[in-house]
Amino acid sequence: MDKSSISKPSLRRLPVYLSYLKTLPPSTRTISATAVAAALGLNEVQVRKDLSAASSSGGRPKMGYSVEELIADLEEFLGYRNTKDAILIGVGRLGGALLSFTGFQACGMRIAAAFDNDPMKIGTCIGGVQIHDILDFPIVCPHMGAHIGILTTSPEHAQALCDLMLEHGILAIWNFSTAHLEVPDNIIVHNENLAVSLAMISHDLEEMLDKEGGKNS
Amino acid sequence: MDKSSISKPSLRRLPVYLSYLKTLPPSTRTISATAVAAALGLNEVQVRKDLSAASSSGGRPKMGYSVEELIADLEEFLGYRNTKDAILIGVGRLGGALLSFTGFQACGMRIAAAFDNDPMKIGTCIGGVQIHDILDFPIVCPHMGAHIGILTTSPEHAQALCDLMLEHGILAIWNFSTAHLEVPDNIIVHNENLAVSLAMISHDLEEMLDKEGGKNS
DNA sequence: TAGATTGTTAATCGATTAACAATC
DNA sequence: TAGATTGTTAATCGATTAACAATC
Repeated sequence: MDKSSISKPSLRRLPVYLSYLKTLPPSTRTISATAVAAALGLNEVQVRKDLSAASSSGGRPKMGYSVEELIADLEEFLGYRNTKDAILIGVGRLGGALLSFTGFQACGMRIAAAFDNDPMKIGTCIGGVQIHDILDFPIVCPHMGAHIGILTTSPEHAQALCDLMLEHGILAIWNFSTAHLEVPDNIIVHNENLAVSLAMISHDLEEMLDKEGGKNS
Repeated sequence: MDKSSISKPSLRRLPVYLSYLKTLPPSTRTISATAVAAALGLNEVQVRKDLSAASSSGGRPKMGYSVEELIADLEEFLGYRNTKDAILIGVGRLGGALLSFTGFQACGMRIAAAFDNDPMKIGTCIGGVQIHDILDFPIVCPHMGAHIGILTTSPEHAQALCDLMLEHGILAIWNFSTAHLEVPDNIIVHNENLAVSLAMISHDLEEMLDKEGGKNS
């Protein structure tokens, strides 16, 4: 139950377990770590360690875990049950997609306001979120009580807008721009870098094609 | 230069180095691993190891690395210089954002075609990419010579559409849906799960707020 | 009881970091 | 030459996996 002691790789897997558990038919009352591991292609001891770190209820020998309890424990542990307010800067295509994405609610995040500098967008709503003039940020943001700032702008403006957010109460930046952000020690930055993901895929693909090619020669 | 021997964490950092190097003013001819490490908040030995794994040219004592050569080597290693064709299924907000994202080109990926089942979208273009009827997938896809399939649909249809892609020559799936995909051993799946990222942020944030709270009591 | 399953303790594996020799 | 910097070899650290005892 000590949330700070969980390892980073372990924490990454918890939402995966949660979404898998939610796909199970409601008739499935209990599930074993063995079954979860097999379904997701993971080591079963790893699954058990992960679950025991996140779940207070624990499982029972021979029976496994109560699916309902496990879902509740994971949601609780991951903080899905208390709402975290966020603001978003940069309502381009990606920003717009995030604003209209309904899945964040299930994770306990609500985007309270969005900001842009395009007069065509200012004053309109996407996904129920109002788009404000970025110039009004210092006035509007503090009212939102938001700690998370979602940055979906071009890399050129990323650092300046990051600084602006930090000046007005934002503590964690979810950075969708490719820019590297310079922040004080106590500020959280999470980079969502599509180029990194793409590099992983290309690399694996190239390796696979090389291997296949090698086979035939 | 042996691309298969690089570690996964190391590979993840390469695109970060690359984008940092590209932000440097053109007057910067050389740069030391020490400087890169300091700028990105990494260990300098780690940076040196990463660079020596990816760069054939290497650096020179006292001088550092040639920025130009390093950029070229990284682009070469990451496969940014040979075009990889991809197709995309599911032209919702996110799919549309990816179609209009111009940054993929710099990474050597081109989205050759998109597919959806919405008659309003079929026949139109986004970001220069034509949107086809998903029913035509078996006819259209093989002509594209694409190995990468980008999946931006709702989780319910993800597995079926994944299977469809694999039947028509796709070897790597970039999965933006929350569904866990079941695929044969030789197929690459890369999951882009926003819930995972959000969980990391909420967790770090909660930990930080707890710590701050503890200080004051 | 026997067997499936849990949770923990120990062993292995891989990545990071530290120490050091080489070089311009 | 002296010092900054590279690249490598050795030590540390953390995560995964294997072995095992506990339990329903």
